[in-house]
Formats: sequence, C-alpha cells, structure tokens
Amino acid sequence: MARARAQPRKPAKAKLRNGEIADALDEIADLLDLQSANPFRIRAYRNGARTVRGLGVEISELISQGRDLSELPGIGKDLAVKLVTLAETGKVTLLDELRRAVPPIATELLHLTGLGPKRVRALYEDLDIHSLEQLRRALLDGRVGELPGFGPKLVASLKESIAAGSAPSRRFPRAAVRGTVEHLVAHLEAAPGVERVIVAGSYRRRQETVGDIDILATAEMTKPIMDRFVGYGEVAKVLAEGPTRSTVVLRSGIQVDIRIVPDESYGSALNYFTGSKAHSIALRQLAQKRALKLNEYGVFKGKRRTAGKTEQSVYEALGLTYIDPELRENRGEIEAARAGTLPKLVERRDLRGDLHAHAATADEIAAMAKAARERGLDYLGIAERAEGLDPRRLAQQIAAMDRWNAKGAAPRLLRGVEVDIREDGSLGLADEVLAGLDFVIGSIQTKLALSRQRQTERILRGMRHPRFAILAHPSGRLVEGRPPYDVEMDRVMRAARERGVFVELNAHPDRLELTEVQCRMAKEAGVLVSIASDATRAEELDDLSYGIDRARRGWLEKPDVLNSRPLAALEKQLAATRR
DNA sequence: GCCGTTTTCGGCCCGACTGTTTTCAGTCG
Repeated sequence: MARARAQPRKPAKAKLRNGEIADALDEIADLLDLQSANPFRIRAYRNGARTVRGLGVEISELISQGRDLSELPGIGKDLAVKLVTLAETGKVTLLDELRRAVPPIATELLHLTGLGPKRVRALYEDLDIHSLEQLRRALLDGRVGELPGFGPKLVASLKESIAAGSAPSRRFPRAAVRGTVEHLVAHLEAAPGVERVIVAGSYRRRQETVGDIDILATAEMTKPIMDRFVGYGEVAKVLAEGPTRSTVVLRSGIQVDIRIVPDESYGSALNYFTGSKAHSIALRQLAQKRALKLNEYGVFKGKRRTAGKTEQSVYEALGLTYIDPELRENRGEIEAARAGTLPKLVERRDLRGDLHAHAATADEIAAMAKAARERGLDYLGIAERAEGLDPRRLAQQIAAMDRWNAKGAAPRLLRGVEVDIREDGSLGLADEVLAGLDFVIGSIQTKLALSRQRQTERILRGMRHPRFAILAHPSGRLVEGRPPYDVEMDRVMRAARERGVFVELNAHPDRLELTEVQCRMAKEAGVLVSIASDATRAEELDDLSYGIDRARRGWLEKPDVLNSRPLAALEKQLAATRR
C-alpha cells in the first residue's frame, strides 16, 4: 500500500484527495498498531480509511457542500474532524506525533509477509534496525534468527522478500484472467467426488481488475480435489495447503485460493468467499444484531443452522432480499435490500444497439453491420474520429450506410462522428458537416492535463453545441495505465441533464470509462448512459459485456441506459438533443 | 474510535492455516 509519506510534500493549502486521506488514516492505524494501542481504535482508523477510499465523491467536495462527515459509515465525531483537517491542510497532529514516536522504517517493514507489529518492534527495539540494508545484514549474520518468534522458515522467507525487492502487489485485468479461470475450473470439475466448482471473489463481483482468483468447491471428501488443485500443471508455488483451504501461485504470477466446504454450506460459503470484505463484515454485524451468527458454514441460531444452503437463504435469514454480487461493496446495497429498493440491474440482453463503432470503408461497414446483427443489435452507430476525416471520405461512408439502410435489413445504421472538444470548447468539425449527421459524439482527445476548472468549462461549452449528443471518453483513463483527466464530474452530469445530452460508458476493457460512482452520479442526475463498444473490429462488439459489468456495478437499470431503447424511441431521444 | 429495534456503556466479524510455539501472532478474504 502506498504510504502517504512517500508522496511529495504538498503545500499547506493543497486539498488532499480521498486516496491520500485514506493513506494517512491507514498510516495512523499502522503506527498505532506498532504502539500496541487499543485494537478497536486501530480498526476504527482502518474502517475510516476504507470508507474514504470507496467514497467516489471527494471529501473536499462534501465539505464545501457543508455536509456532516460523521454521517458517513464508520466516521464519528473525532474522525470527521480529522478528515476536515486532512482535506484542508494535508496534515493532522496525531499522525505527526506518531511519526516522531516510531522509526520511519517500521511501516515499511510491516508490509513484508510474515512481519506484524510485534516482530517489527522487536527488530527496531532489540536489534536497532532502521533500514532494509540493516535488516538484510542482520538476517545474514544470524541475529534475527536468535530473536524469539523468528524461526528458520521466517528468516528464509524474509531473505527472499528483501532479495526480490518491494514488488508492488499486482492486479490483473479481469478480461486477462478469464481463460485461466475457465481452464482451472474445468480441471477441478474433473476431480472425483466434486459436487460444485464456482469462481467467487472480485472475479464474481465483476471488478475490472482482480488481485487473486478465489475458487469454491463443494464435496464430502476434500482430499481428491485438494490434490488435484495443488497438482495443477500451471502451479508454480504452493503457499499454503490444508484440508479445506489452500493457496497457490500460478506461473503467470496470479495467486489462487481454494476453499472446500460441504454442499449444505454452499450458499454461505459462496457468500463469504465472494465478499467484498466490507460487505461480509456488514452482514456479520447484521447477523449479530439479530442474535445470529454468520460464517462460511451457515447462519446459526445458537448451535442450530437456520440457513446457508443457498445465498438466497442467507440474505433471507438476515431480513434482506438477494443482493447481486456486483453490488456487494457495502455502498448502500444492504440498506436498499432491507428496504426492498435494490435496482433491477441492466443485462446484456437489454441492449438494443450500440452507438459507438468504427468502420471506414464500405466493406468494413458491411462487416460491422453483419456482426452487429449476429449479436442481436437492432441499430448500430458508426462514428469515425474527426481528425484526418476529410469531407469526401465522410460522404463515402454516409453513402455506404445509406445503401445498407436502403436494403431494410437489420441493423439500422446511424450516421455519426466522434469529434474532439477543443481547448476552447468548440468542436473539431464545421457546423454544416455536423448538421448532416444523425448524432455527434464529443470527447476530449487532446490537452488532457488542463486544470480541473478549465477542463470542466471546456466540456460544458462543448456540450452546449446545438448538435452535441453524447459525451464519450468521459475520463480519458486507461485501465492500469493513464490516469483520468481532472474534471468536476458532478457539474458535468448536471449540465448534461439540463442540456438533455447523454454520457458514454466506454466498454473497451482497456478503458472502461465512467467509473462505478460516476454511473451512479449519472443515474441520480437523470442522465442516460450510452454503453458503447468503441469497436474497431467486428469481434470487439462482444466487449459490450464488459460495459454491462461496469454498468451493473454502477447500479444502472435498463431504463437508465440510452441504447436499451428500441430504435424508434432512440431516434426520438437523439432528435431531442438537436437545437 | 464507532455505535445503538435489548445498550450512550460495553461491546466491537469469523474461521483456516502457517510458523513458532505449548497458547499465540500473522495473513487472508
């Protein structure tokens, strides 16, 4: 985890962003841990950090709206004050004091596997270790091995960790591990005596990246499955192996956990292993309040199991309706389940078309159209990038689309263009060209580093253009790559609502623009979302499913999605954007 | 430090596995 102290020092007036505030709270928790403070106080800081990190709307934004931060889950009076101080000054007295009391190396050592607060304290108090180099020497000359609690295996593991350097914990794009997951599940399903094999964890919650793969199996006899698991050909290293739980690392570097339970515990085990951690903790707290106990084996009243065979039964026992895995982040889904107000999430089959595909020549257009038809789409918007698009080529494309439409076959092709919103907010194509099209997609493609204020004004001006219909690439980010550009998304959403235009959820697995929180912002603002493939090749139309994953994690329902509309309704929607 | 459909005080999610121990600390989800 990135430490706040590793960040460059900010000027005092700089407003801290949520990630930095959460890092500061986590660092306080680490330092309190090293001082053997009250464990529940430590947990309170960690809970606070998790709340802030998952918030989506900036703390500084809430402060300027005059909101009471102690209304946030896990934030009380004390933490609310510290959040304000951190957000506005970048500092907080408690953290400064703790940093003075504990050597700087301590928090770094805490993140080495096998080292917790007790052992780290022994290292700097008993051996006076204040750097990784000093630790390396103490490991080699045997001093560490003489400390109580440091055995030969731990010494060897620490030597390995230090030699390997501080490899940052890697996350893998979900799309990249799909093949591995399917192969491994098939491998395990062939084990004798296995009843069910299912992938849980963040993969099942359809997060865009996964840190590891979690597999649940049910069986009476666990050994045949466990043997088959650790004997899998791709396994590079077995980290832990027990009768019901094991962990391995595959050659690709990804970690895989397996858990085996009896079939009558399938639902509760799947629920526990799917997480998220925050969701699971909230459920277990809810169980406590009802004088029940929830664990991976079931829901218990005293010693008697009252539920657990299915996930449905677990939620029912807690007085909740079933919660889709994509929503399980403790971001209000439990309250909504209790109130019976959970969204009915959009599904792939709800999509009637796609409003952002690329095809230049007549042949490419026909191929893309046929691919769209095979995937059940009734309409397809072709929108080439405006740069390098001369009027003659655009006219040829339009002619090719008109010929396709004249045949009357599905899908209906809609004539669009993807145009840059210039730095001054004007659009990168002449008005008379734009006027001849069915729809105009506008996006930021240059000058991504403008200030928050200027970037926001630029987009707002762009959207006011009389032909503007859809804001595409609403963040400019690339998964595991380029960070998003800085923009006041809530202002953009409000302006989109007032202007009556739409926002795109770019489904390309490397992009996935429009975050989960931004999906919810769009929904709350009443802005329809266009889930778009941005396909340049026919098979990339399948990427729409990644857009659906994101939309579901963003609580979107069918009515929230522009391209869930049938063709006639969609054409009305587009017509209404024209001024 | 947070929190309240028994509670404003007295609780705080739960269990498996490893390593180093003979009762516990650390890690994971």
